[in-house]
Amino acid sequence: MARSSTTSDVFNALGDANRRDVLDTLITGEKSVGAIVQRLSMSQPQVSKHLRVLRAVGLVGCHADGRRRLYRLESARLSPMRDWLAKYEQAVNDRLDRVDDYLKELQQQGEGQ
Amino acid sequence: MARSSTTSDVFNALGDANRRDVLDTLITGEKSVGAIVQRLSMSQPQVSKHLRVLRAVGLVGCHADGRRRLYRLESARLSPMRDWLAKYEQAVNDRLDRVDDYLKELQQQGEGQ
DNA sequence: TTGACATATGCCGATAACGGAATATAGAGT
DNA sequence: ACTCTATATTCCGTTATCGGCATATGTCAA
Repeated sequence: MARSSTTSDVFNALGDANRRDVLDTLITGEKSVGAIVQRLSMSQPQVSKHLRVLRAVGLVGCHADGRRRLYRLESARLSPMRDWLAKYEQAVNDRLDRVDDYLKELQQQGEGQ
Repeated sequence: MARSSTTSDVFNALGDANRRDVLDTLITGEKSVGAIVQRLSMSQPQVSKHLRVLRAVGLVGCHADGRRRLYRLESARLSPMRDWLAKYEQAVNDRLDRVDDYLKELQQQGEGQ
């Protein structure tokens, strides 16, 4: 078994820096393919392909506007990453709490003497 | 130019689900390679290779303990992902704020009449 | 030193992914 | 119908990555 495909795993889809750049472009609002091509200096097919992958994992949506297509960010789909990160925050906090408890215990023992 | 290597880009390193699983294993504290192999059902070389990648990007550290090697999580190295995500939270909030301002403006105009 | 255990590394074949170039599709205007 | 323009898709060559297997390295214990 290899890596799950970039079209099915949000993490893998975001493993490519160019794709992150494309997504960053959409932070300020929806944009046409041409607008993205111009901002980043990437070829048009390249941008279209990255958008296709991003759409496959649901990170962007699009709708037609005349002969253009406007892509918009679907920030809700970032939750897998948010949740995954949250596990780590939680874990680190728990471990700090345990250290804290230990220190308090030491302190109480000191007071008892 | 292709993707930046999995040994130099945290995002790409975490694009592999097995590697995320290995990292998850370390949340509760440092562990030997053997312990990880046993928890997940992966081959030993496979785990060692994934740990090598994780070490290359700084997500884990290790120190020798007899004939074993104990790996520990370096959660600080997750900040690239945290920062990147934060941009999106911020952006979404800003856009909501703007909508909010717009609604208030409409409301004031209504009151003026 | 020899042997058992723990981990790392090297080699291999298969597959996925990227970018470039050319081409196809589709809408708008004449 | 023809022609721009905007975007998507296909084909292709190159490279990265993954897992398996075998093997090397290193460490303890007798």
